[in-house]
Amino acid sequence: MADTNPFSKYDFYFKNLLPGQSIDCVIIGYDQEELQILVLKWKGIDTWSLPGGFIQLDEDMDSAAVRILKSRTGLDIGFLDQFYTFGNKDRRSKDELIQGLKIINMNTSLAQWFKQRFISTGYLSLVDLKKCDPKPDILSDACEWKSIIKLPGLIFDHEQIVKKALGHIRIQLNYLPILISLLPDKFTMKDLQKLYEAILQKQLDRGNFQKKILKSGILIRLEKQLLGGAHKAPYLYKFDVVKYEKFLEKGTGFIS
Amino acid sequence: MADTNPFSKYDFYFKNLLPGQSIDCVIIGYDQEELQILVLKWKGIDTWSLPGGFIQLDEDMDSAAVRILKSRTGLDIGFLDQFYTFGNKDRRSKDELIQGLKIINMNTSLAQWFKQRFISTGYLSLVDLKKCDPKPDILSDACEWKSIIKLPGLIFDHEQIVKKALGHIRIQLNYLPILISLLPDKFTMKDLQKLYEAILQKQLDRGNFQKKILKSGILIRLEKQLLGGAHKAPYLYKFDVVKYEKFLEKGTGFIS
DNA sequence: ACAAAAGTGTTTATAATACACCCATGA
DNA sequence: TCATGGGTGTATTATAAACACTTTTGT
Repeated sequence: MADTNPFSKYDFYFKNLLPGQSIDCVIIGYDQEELQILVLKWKGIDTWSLPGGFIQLDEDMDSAAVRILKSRTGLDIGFLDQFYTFGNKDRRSKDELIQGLKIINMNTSLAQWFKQRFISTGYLSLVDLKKCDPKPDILSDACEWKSIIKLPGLIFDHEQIVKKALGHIRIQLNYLPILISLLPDKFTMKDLQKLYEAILQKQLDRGNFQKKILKSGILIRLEKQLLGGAHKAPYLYKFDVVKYEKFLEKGTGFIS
Repeated sequence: MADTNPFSKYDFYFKNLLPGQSIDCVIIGYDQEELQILVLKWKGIDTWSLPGGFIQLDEDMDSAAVRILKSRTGLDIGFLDQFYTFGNKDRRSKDELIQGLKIINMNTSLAQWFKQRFISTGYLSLVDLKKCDPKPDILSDACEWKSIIKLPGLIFDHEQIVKKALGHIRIQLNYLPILISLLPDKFTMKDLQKLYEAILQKQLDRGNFQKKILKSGILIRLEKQLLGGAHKAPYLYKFDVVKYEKFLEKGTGFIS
């Protein structure tokens, strides 16, 4: 008799995973002057979640996060940082879980897998979304960027995970210019400022911002941008990796 | 036939735990002008480890951390904060594990339990060590405070966990005066300054420190200390909880 | 010529730093 | 009365904030 369950081919894969432990990734990009988050739509229903995955029996947790990031975005690595572990016993609502799993034949061992209690570790990734090629996973039929200011409702505690990730960015921001990884290789000062404003949710003074960034020495000024509007052409900048390393050693603050 | 294994009475208890997931606590106190860490000595051998434990099937991870803290120190709660999750596959060295477990009859299910791969979440706790009553757990025969500057070698990746915890304190320190939880209810300004210096590993200017702390308004000045040396008696201070709450809302920095 | 955006400069306010001064106390 | 540690004050420097001035460019 033919196996009609589309998931049973994954059974072997799931036997090779650490039970009870998952990873959720908050993958953040920047477009249209707003932060964008990569989210998945579950198959068949209007339920959205963060990209996630599990840890193989012989795999470091960090390696699993890198693998999951790559499988959703195609990216080898950008900024990836563990920020918190979520361990409430009821964090995965039973009702939402059953609704989400109705697409799956409930008799499979796969459904049993998903009905476990999971403790989930959150990883924050900042990426240049133009370099990403979003791909859904086996439970989802869409993988899309959504603006952080009009994010759809997320399953389980995933909204809380996003909130914690955003708090983590803001703290890190005072120490590291991590936002560079959200921008393309060349960018204008205005691009960088708008990005900081999107993160900090407040306006920054243009002149002071420019001076502070330039004084830090982490940017290299390039040629002026050719295409332009009816105004003075802005310089393009790129990131000075060597200066940045030195900057880190000092451990001083940055923009607040 | 009598059961001669002293651990078999715990078998039921271990069946009630989430597999693969552990908690390690970095419990920090302050004495002799140095930070002190609570560590356990394994039964029968000269191996030291952080206090740790596991999560019950129906228990939130944070609750488990509170329970573990209480069972080692007797304290209901002070400052307790999750700081990182350690998930390397080889984080618990096989050799060290076997040596540590030789006290246990290897045929017991308990030994099997400990031989799993564990992902461990670290919790940082800051306590007034004079209020603690350290108690060993079932695997250890001593539970002691050790100065951070002459800590014994620790098992597994526990030294790395301590290092990460100390980094976490230093970052938090810029935002919150969390160190108050390390001191007794009443303390002098010098006590507080010495504590900050122990954490930050650098000297602070006495006058400026005093002004900065007083300006923040989180301390209430009490009567002068009676017992003293051949000099002006210092004021005692206590923590102003109400002002502290307001201080938190502003989210501004503190001492650096 | 003008509006718009970019780059730079100036002024003011605030905070950090270094250190000086005086006070209280017990030997 | 003198050494010691405690509390406060002051001058200096560094940083942040507000905003003004000038330049470039397409229309």
